[in-house]
Amino acid sequence: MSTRRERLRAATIKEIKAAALSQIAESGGPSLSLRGVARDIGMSPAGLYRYYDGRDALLTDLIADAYNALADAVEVGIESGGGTPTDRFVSGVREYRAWAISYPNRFLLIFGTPIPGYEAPVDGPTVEANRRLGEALFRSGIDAWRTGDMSVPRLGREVTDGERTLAADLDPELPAELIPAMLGTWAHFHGLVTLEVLHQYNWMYGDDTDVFFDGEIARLLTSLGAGG
Amino acid sequence: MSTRRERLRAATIKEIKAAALSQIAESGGPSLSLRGVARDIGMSPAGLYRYYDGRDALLTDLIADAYNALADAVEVGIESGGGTPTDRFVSGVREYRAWAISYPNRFLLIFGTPIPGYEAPVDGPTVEANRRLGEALFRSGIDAWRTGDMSVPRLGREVTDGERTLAADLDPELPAELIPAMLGTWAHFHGLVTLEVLHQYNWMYGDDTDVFFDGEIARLLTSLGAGG
DNA sequence: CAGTATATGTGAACGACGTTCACAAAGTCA
DNA sequence: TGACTTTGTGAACGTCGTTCACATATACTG
Repeated sequence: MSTRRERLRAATIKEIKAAALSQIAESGGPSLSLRGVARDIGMSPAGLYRYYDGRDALLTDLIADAYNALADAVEVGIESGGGTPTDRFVSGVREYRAWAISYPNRFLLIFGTPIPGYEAPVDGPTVEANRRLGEALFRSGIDAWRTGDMSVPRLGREVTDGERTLAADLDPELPAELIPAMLGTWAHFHGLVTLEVLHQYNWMYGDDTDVFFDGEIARLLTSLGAGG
Repeated sequence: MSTRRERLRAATIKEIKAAALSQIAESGGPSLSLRGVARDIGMSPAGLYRYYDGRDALLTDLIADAYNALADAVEVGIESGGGTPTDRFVSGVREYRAWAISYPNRFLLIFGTPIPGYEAPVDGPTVEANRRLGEALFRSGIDAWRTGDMSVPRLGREVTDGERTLAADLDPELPAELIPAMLGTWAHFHGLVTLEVLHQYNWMYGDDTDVFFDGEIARLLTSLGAGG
């Protein structure tokens, strides 16, 4: 049950976030201005400090939101990906990209230049959302391995202790070599998405980057040993 | 030949850049302050406007410098990579990573969140440096293909016009499928480097990310059809 | 109900920032 | 020497994040 004040407070926070989000969508995270959102919602700048400790606190909250939104999108993509585990994995990756392109400035909030002086608190909401995202991708990867759609890579080195314990923690039968393979796969499509968000392919593909991305997904799958 | 004034001017610009660079190395690009560099070099803030049109102009210059420094590092890495073309390519990639880790804030200047409101001018110094970087990597990739160390990937789609013309432009015999493969390879190790710079592997590898990166390079090579 | 604590909002102020402008000093060249 | 250009200054403007004393609205307690 919620008192009147609590409802008002929640509504105000929602309003603040909405104003901040529209500012960010418009001109990027770095130019988010507290006085600007105060103006937008018709409040004095000082009043915002009853809701957030300052600009950085507001940004931190928005970063956590963005992280969660991305994780949500990927989870939905995986769940609704139909067919084989590999299909679901690919669907998750596609949602990763789609979300990043839909909200480039929020994506850069997460994976762009960190805000100066900020260190994500351990057990804070951002690392929790990060964990969610990783877990979703790892789960679908493990499923793909279970069906034999993902082959165990030759590492050319020893498996580290951390890799071994994480693998054992995720699934007792999981070969530890799949841990770096999945991390590297994330890095692969993350790189594709990042460079696309930063318009680094425009000189080659203009605004038609879909073809390129689809082809790269196919290449990525074959490199994982998947039939595609 | 250079007059006295020109030498002084060049020295001042150098001093400004050095102060700005040390500020950026310390606390990142976003917190670069014109008044700060003015203080550092013992000049009034307004005086800086005789050398740069403003903060954005200074940043733009530093971005171009960073781009060129990265391209230099990669070129040197490729040239001194010894042995086979694949070895040279790998050496270039390693320099890419080494530079990014040595100068994380400058790396983020290039590939992090763009500064608000800034659009890189066509035929400006940044796109020129970008071209240099791409050319160096493409050249080594082409060499690797020439020796048969890089196999032509199955794309699963038609080659685009842009890919075909660029391939023909680079080398008349070059299969156009290698264009997206090389772009995607760049994205792959760029993703690895980006996530490392953003400390996204620390939870798994702590400060010992070398093992992971080396293994990923091996995986990347096998996926390109290289013997390693 | 009255009265007290708590939550919410305000306006003024501070210091830092980027930027502009009128003006002074120094260098260059006839 | 004198005209002209380059370099540098100090003061000012508007914006920003943030703090603080203060006022008002809401909630809780006897």
